[in-house]
Amino acid sequence: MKRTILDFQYSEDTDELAKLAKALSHPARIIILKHLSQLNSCYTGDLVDILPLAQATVSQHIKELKNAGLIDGVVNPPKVKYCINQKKWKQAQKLFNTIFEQDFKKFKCC
Amino acid sequence: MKRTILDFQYSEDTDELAKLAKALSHPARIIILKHLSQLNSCYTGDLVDILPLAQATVSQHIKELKNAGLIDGVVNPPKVKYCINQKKWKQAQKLFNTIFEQDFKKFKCC
DNA sequence: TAATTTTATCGTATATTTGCGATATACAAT
DNA sequence: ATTGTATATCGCAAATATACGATAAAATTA
Repeated sequence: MKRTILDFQYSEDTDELAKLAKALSHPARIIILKHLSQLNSCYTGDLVDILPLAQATVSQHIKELKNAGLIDGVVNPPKVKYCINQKKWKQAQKLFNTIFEQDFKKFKCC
Repeated sequence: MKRTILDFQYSEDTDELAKLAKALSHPARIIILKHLSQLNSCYTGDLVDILPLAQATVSQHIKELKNAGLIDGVVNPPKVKYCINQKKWKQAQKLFNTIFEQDFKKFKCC
């Protein structure tokens, strides 16, 4: 069966890396991750305080990081405490390394 | 002068990391980068061959990687040879490390 | 000069992302 | 029961991303 454009699939690693990169592709989400990686955990309100965005918007960015699997939330009504998902974090480290471990010591470029 | 949402600015590093992540946020662009990091350099047509996308679309993805500074192109009519920009590559390695170097050995999460 | 090769760009359609105000939810405190 | 607090979700508008066919550009070859 001939491979056509329609049935093409990217590898799982490629797709996963792209998804993780997309999760990191907004400055607000970078700040959230950095904050969580330094403070261990925090509430939505803390993130609203340090970001130049409305509460609804921050909540949406949090949701995207959750969907990417990078963070977990624990409900503690009316608050919600977030922290980094260590398993996904390690997978992300590994996947980004598969790209950036290259050094080009022995290559000349154009 | 009070800081409002309107005059807020993300740090340069945060903005740059977000831009680099956005450049990596599509599987086709990941494949292009991996290919270039393994083959040293290649032509647009080689990338069109290995991607499930029309030539115009591949050209667009290449353009985004160029805009992010991650690759350079050398015109060799009618061909164009691309390769990774080593300086930007190193900056990307460094910026992604500022996030992922964290290990959480001493933290408990939620 | 005409045809060929390779790539970029234009125009356009569709989908996704970003942002916010308003509202809903869920529990605690009064 | 009502009020207050913290957060998520809805609905919408604007901007951006994705994809492709058609076309343009730029040199090489016939």
